[in-house]
Amino acid sequence: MDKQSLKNILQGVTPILEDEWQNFEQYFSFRRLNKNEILWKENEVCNHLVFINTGLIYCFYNKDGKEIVTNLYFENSIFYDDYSFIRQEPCVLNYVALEVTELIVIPRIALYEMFDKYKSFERLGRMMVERNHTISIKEQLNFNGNKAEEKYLSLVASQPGLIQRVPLKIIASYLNITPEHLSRIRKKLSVSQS
Amino acid sequence: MDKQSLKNILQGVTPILEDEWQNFEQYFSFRRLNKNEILWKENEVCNHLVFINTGLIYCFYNKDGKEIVTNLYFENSIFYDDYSFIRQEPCVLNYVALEVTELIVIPRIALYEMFDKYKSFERLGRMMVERNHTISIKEQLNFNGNKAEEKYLSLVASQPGLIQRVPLKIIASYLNITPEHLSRIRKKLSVSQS
DNA sequence: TTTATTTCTTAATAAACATCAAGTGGATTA
DNA sequence: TAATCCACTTGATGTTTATTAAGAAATAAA
Repeated sequence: MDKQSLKNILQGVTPILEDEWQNFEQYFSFRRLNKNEILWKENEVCNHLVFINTGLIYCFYNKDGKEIVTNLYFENSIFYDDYSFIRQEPCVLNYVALEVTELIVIPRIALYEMFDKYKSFERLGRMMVERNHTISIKEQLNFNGNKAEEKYLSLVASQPGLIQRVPLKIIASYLNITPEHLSRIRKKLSVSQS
Repeated sequence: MDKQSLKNILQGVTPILEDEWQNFEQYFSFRRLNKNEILWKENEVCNHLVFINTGLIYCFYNKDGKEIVTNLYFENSIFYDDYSFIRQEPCVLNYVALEVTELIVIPRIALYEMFDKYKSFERLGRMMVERNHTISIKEQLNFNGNKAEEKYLSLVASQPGLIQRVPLKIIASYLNITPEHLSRIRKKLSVSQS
């Protein structure tokens, strides 16, 4: 299992000493999800952070019997359920693998021990949240005030593998439109291209 | 000027020692904005954090000549331009006072010095970002997948003073609808109530 | 106070998007 | 192989929301 890519990402945020890393690594476990396998379910409290080595996870909540997709996580993503992990309240969201997915799993407790033990990790913790936060703010800005077609184009541009790997209905829900409408948008775009 | 409310908020997140606080206070300055006065403009890099003692600030960006409102900050809010402050890139957003507004202003540099000097402040920094992030995530969830009327009701419920203090067109833009449409929603709601 | 100016409302029309219903094609299973 | 299922497409129709334009009501300026 490839711990190195995780290390690289963290190093890119702030430096980590070798003994800190070795200490941290002890807490890792690994998990392989099949297609459509559930990672976390709503109403659970999220007590783990994961790193996606390979694969793809989406998350959604239920609104009047419909699944509303709120996020997509590709390989090299580090994430948890932000609200539940930080506030220790039950998840609203469900997390499901769209492909066979390989994960590094790190217990929340382990992370907080690292924060206590090393100032550098406390900083890493801050900077990782800052990073997540700015990314999510930017995504919001790209969506806000735009029509469905613009949102779709902006999403496709930011995630090249998206169309091949994510079913239309998941993308549609993520964009807050119906599958039928997205299908028509695609048709319109393909016509205007040729 | 009331530094105590700021202190209370921070203490609510994680404990601060008296000498840490006194050190921190040295960096404070104070600013009073008139109605419609600009706090920060787009293309500037945001190098300050502010605390709103009294008043109200909104922010927006320009899209095809229209102002698109993305945030509202009421008294007791602590904020900066997330993207610009953290990544030190130019702001996309403009920040303007909707009322006479009194602020505590803290330079970014000062904050980062506090982070270096005190582990407790590094933690405070992390927890403040976590707090901001979870709040923004929750707001997104309240909006996502909802029609304009539901979004309006959810917003009004979360901010009681809103209707009296924020002009309709600002609220409409924040909800991503036209002022005309919000006006009709209000009419419909007032009719169905009586 | 009177005049501007802005904010809000209302109506008619148009665009964006949803819903319902049916059909196609590919993949999975019996 | 046929039957079943699922993802996607297409069309007809309805709802939501935007646009344009005009007028009323509130605010600010003269």
